[in-house]
Amino acid sequence: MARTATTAAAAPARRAVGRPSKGAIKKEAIVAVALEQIDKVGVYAFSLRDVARSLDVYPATIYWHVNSKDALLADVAGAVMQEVTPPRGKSSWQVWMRDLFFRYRAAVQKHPNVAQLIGAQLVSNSSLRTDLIDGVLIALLEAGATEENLLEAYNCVISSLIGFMTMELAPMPSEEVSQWADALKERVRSISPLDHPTLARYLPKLANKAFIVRWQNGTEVPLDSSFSANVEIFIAGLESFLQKKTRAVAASETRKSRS
Amino acid sequence: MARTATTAAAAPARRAVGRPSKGAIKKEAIVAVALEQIDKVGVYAFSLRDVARSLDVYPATIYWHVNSKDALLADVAGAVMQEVTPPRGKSSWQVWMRDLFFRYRAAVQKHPNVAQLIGAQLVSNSSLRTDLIDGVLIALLEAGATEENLLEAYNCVISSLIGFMTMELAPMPSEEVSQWADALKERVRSISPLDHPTLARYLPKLANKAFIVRWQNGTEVPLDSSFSANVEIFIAGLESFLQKKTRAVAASETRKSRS
DNA sequence: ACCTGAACACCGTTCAAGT
DNA sequence: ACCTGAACACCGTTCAAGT
Repeated sequence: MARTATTAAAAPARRAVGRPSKGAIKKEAIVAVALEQIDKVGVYAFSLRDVARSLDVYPATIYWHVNSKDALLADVAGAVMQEVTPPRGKSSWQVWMRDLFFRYRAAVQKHPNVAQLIGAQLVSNSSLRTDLIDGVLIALLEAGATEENLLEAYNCVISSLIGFMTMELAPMPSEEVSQWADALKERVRSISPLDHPTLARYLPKLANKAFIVRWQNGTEVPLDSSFSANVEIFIAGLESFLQKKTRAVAASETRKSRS
Repeated sequence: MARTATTAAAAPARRAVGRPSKGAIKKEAIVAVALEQIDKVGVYAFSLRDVARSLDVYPATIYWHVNSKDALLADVAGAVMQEVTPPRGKSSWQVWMRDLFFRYRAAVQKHPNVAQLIGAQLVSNSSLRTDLIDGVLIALLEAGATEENLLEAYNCVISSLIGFMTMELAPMPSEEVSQWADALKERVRSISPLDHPTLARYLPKLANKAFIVRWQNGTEVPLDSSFSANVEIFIAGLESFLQKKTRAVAASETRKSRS
């Protein structure tokens, strides 16, 4: 039953080094290997037993270092989130926020399969990147957010930040992508101009570049211009939103929320 | 083993009518049961074998009606997406779009666990709701979109529409939520006012109501005001985005946003 | 056309026991 | 403190065979 693994020869060699530093190292190593695996096979096919195999240990060993598969996934997401928060600079809040969006995109483009982890499963988890939250709040206050609308504005920043990339990098239906792509292409071509004149006219322009009518995701067909548009739309909308609330007070101009 | 199902009485009765439509019926039943299961246990714990058990058939039976687990999940997502697209009315594009957003929210609030399915896994799949795409395109053209920016605007609509709800209804780390919640609460309280004065001041206002710093999701603590803000921010931002491109043409404009 | 029965190759997680 | 070895209770999927 337990056939000696083909990779079994490599592991004892590494163990022969005899480092005592294993404890601290191991946790990081597990997260690193997990990230590697997720990059390779996706979060869906990812398994704890695979990372155990990669490290030449028994599956149970993983459980000494990590509480559960979910906890490990949370750590992986946290690792990718590192360094996305831009440093506080002298720049305007708009510049800082644009920077934030593009940094997040760059980070998650390096590990596309982690995007769905961050977006759909554990946005609100352990890592609790205080620097990110702090930075967003500072930017929003600078933008004129008040006690009444800070919460709403913050939530909109986070969802805009993460929402687009979650969708851009959402995995396509795994198996038989090519045949599925052909079917979708066919459906795109067979839209009746009588029933849907607008659709029939513009769908060719959207094909494989727009959500719902694409057969490759952002790793193969990046949606650069749409992402930029999203950033600009959000910032412009945010300006409008924050000014609307303070419009009544704007005459007296008592807005000095200095901390 | 194969106990006669409680619902088994209904099915043969329908077959006795002599319809060849049994195939079509079963497929719908499978999707219905799958949706039920996902509502109950979540998409993570959802299993094909469970739906087989619910229908009192062997697991292999499911595979006669559906190609794979993924395909079934796609059908479930499609079922929830039904009827979110507002009918074309005489109203302005802003009103139609607001309606679209709130209809989507209502639909997905009825089946919160499906939100992550739609958002992160198979947005661009089989169902291909032509009415949704058509409606969005018509609204955008009415809003002044051109051949140059229609694609970008469309993608931003879809990602804004789906992104927020994906995050609002993202499942919390399953096990031991209460103890995990306490840990998060503790961390929220222990923010150093010296290192992060802004954070320390405003975090209590965000606690359990904001992404990343909440311990209950949208099913328990709905983010109503934040969602509304998101809709208004997006529409305002979209107006700005579309007008920017046509500003050269718009010497005479009357931007009174009637609702 | 539709379903059974059984098998295959996996999972995550737990736990005594070793060192 | 860290890991082994084995077990438990599951999975999704395939496939011959039945009716």
